Amino acid sequence: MIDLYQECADLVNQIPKGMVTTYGTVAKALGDEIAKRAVGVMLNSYGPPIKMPCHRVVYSGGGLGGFAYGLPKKMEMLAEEGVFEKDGKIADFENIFFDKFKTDFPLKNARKKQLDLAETVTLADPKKMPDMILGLDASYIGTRAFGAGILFHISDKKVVKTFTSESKINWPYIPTYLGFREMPVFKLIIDELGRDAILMLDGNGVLHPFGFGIASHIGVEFGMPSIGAAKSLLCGSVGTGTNPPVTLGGHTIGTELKTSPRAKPIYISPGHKISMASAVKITAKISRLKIPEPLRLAHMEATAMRRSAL
DNA sequence: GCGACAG
DNA sequence: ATCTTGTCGC
Ligand SMILES: [Mg+2]
Repeated sequence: MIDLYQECADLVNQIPKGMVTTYGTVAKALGDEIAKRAVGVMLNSYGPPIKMPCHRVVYSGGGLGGFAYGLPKKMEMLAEEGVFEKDGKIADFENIFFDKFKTDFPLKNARKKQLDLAETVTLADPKKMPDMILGLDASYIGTRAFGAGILFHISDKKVVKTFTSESKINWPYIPTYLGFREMPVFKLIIDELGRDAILMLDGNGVLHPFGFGIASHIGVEFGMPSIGAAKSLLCGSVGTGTNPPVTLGGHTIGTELKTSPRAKPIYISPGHKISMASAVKITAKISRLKIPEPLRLAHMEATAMRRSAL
């Protein structure tokens, strides 16, 4: 997949001296305004030394925004280019606002890919349901990703194998595009821990505005059954009763599951090659605390690996 | 200050 | 996701 950090850098380099743009405008040039916070995250990762005019990106309200070297430095750099601020706002903002980016909108392509691949998702149970779950999770230090996989036997409720690996990611976290960020982190782990398992991801399956959350993404990519288990609700509304359905546009796309008496519920959805009923049943079976055991352990492993990597 | 969109 | 000590309750 494309390097979004590079795409963002290429855009920022187009902002002329003496002009400014906003985080949201850069995000729109990337192809989706939802990435505006991610633009800030990416700008903050360039350097030191900063090789592009990050100081020319400001808040849409005219405020200065943030800067890795401190706001006084940002103000000074802008002043050198004839851009000034008064009362904490960019002066003459409307007239020095730049948005004529040359771009091929990479996020629009990514969205199209999601929509195309979503067509290939099947929610029928496999002929032979694996008795193994492969829980996957990741922890981060900037663009360094620490991934962990826990191979967990469903009937025995026992860990069979554990595997961790470090990799570099080239996508920031962008809501509804999570699969693109974590895909490379899990590839090595899935290849190592084998293919006869149901994948379980920390995030959603079809419980997604475009029916293609990370569990669907990873499931389709590897042609394996997958389940998504999210700690909070991404979209849709929750129904009533025990294990209430999560619906969106009249369709049931997930299930709210109370895995532990006092804890907040989690949100289960099939990712690929599995039914909603099986996804919920299996998740309930392998849950002792709030987070399903394979995911809870994968999270702990990934966190431990990150802490030992300092 | 409110609202707030997985990780 | 990350930044982070102690404390309360079961
Ligand atoms: Mg995670």
